Amino acid sequence: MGIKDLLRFMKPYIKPIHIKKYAGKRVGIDAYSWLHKGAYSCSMELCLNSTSERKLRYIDYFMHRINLLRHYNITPVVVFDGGNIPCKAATEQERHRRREANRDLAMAKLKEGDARAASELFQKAISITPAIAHQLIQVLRSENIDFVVAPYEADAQLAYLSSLDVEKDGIVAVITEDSDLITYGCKATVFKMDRHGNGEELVLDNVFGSETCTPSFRNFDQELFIGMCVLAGCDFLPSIPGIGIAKAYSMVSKYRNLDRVLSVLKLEKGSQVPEDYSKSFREAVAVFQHARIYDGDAKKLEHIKPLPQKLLQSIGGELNFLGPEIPPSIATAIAEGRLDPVGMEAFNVSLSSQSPVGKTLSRLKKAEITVGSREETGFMLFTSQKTMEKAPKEVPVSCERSYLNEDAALQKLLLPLKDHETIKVPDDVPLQVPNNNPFKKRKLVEMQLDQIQSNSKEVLVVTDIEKLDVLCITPDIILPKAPENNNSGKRKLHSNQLDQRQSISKEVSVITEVEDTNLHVTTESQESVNSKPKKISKGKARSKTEKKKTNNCMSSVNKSTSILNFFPRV
DNA sequence: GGGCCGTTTATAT
DNA sequence: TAAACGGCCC
Repeated sequence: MGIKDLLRFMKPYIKPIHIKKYAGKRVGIDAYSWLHKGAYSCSMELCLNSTSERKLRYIDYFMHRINLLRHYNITPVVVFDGGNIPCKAATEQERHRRREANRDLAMAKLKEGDARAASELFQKAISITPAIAHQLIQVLRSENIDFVVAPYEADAQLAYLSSLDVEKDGIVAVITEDSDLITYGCKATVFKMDRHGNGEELVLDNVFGSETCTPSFRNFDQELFIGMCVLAGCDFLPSIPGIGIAKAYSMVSKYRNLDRVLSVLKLEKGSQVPEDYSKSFREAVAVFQHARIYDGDAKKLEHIKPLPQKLLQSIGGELNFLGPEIPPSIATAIAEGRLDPVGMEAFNVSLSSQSPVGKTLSRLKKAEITVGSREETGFMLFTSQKTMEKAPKEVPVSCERSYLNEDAALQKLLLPLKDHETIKVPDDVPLQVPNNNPFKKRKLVEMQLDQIQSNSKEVLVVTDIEKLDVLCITPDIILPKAPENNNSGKRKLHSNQLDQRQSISKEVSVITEVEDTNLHVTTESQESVNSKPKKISKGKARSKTEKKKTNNCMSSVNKSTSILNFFPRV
């Protein structure tokens, strides 16, 4: 990942630091790098879609580091990757292929009973899916941590944030493992940050400003630097054989002009230079200069640096290599973590792509626990079990996303149920495109749910009365009744309870009370539900903040929040 | 000798 | 995934 050997090459500019240096400042985090590291501790569980608690250990890992930053009074801003840009498709496909191969090998070893070999292979098979990222997003939301999902590359988004002033919610540095950040022009980048906050920092001004340090970049500008990086080989374009970072540097510093470097290269390397190398090279350079990013102020897509008219003309106005344009409403939904940037579907909590075939009800526990509350939209929909029984499919790398039908995507956002596979949504349910008024959105969903309810007996509606969040799930999914006289401690599902609950699967359950980590569930007849769910008085008085915490309740989160205590906020 | 390239190893707990 | 190491070529 990133630019081949760039970090090694830039070593003279990289200095050890401790992140407390950034106390009182906003610091960006490349979510992918911590997600990937965190996933090592539970790679098998993630690959096998295990139902165990272990599967969520990557969240503990991530939150531990977030809390380390907060301990030093640093404001973390977590940035997630969005969709893939076309010129990265080859790289992504190759990674995908290797992961699949490793997963198959791991499964084979597992069958043989060689657990150690299997887990080693699973580690090479981990893929950070949008669903995994979304699990974390829900925790970040509940912890009030700033985050944004980039339309495409997180690196570009982070570099953009680093270019903003502090008053405009800019960041002063980025924590990552990816050398691309330097190429994108990030002002200060911290690599290899460990659990104590020690890391290695590169400050871009030192690179272009140093009089003495070698290799010298005094006569470089950002374009030349990017050119050097692309020549050395990046995710968007492999290098020409025989050209590494050192050759790239010496050529660029000798000719000081990328066109001249290209012609010299063709002269020297002849047939080793692919036919379309110049074009691909120009595009790769343009991605680093003008990548699409999300402008949180304007709430729409922008370029990290505006495209000069000259460049627009030279590439014939064809900008699809930067990834397709995305309309503002969709871009915002993606940025705010409400829409899967790859699958272009609303995130339907943890059920969608993670549920294994023939899952147990305890899976639901986790799913329902991670629901939390949706502050902005005030509602959340579950998909049905039938959808989830399908094997989770990896979304293939696609270069041809179309956003022509913005309405359709927004409708998906509102109602992420696949009607033919799940509950019977009558054809004549009017699906209007909502505006951005969350209240109207809620109204619309309630309307849809009413329709669904009256047309299908198999629908189970769960209402959290306190927040008026409406959850819609199928009758196969039964919420566990909390053990009585047990208001403290972690809620655990007991298999016998599950069986009992399963046997009354045709009944309709209404959550009437959420208390601590226990869900109190009552069952009622269809008629009484259709009339109106009734409110049950609270067992004990709780403060508003406590209630809020409870509504966000998720065992994993509770676990994560407990880690907060390791690093009390200064 | 410098630098490219393929292979090995640690990653987390 | 990327850093580190060692072999090999120009």
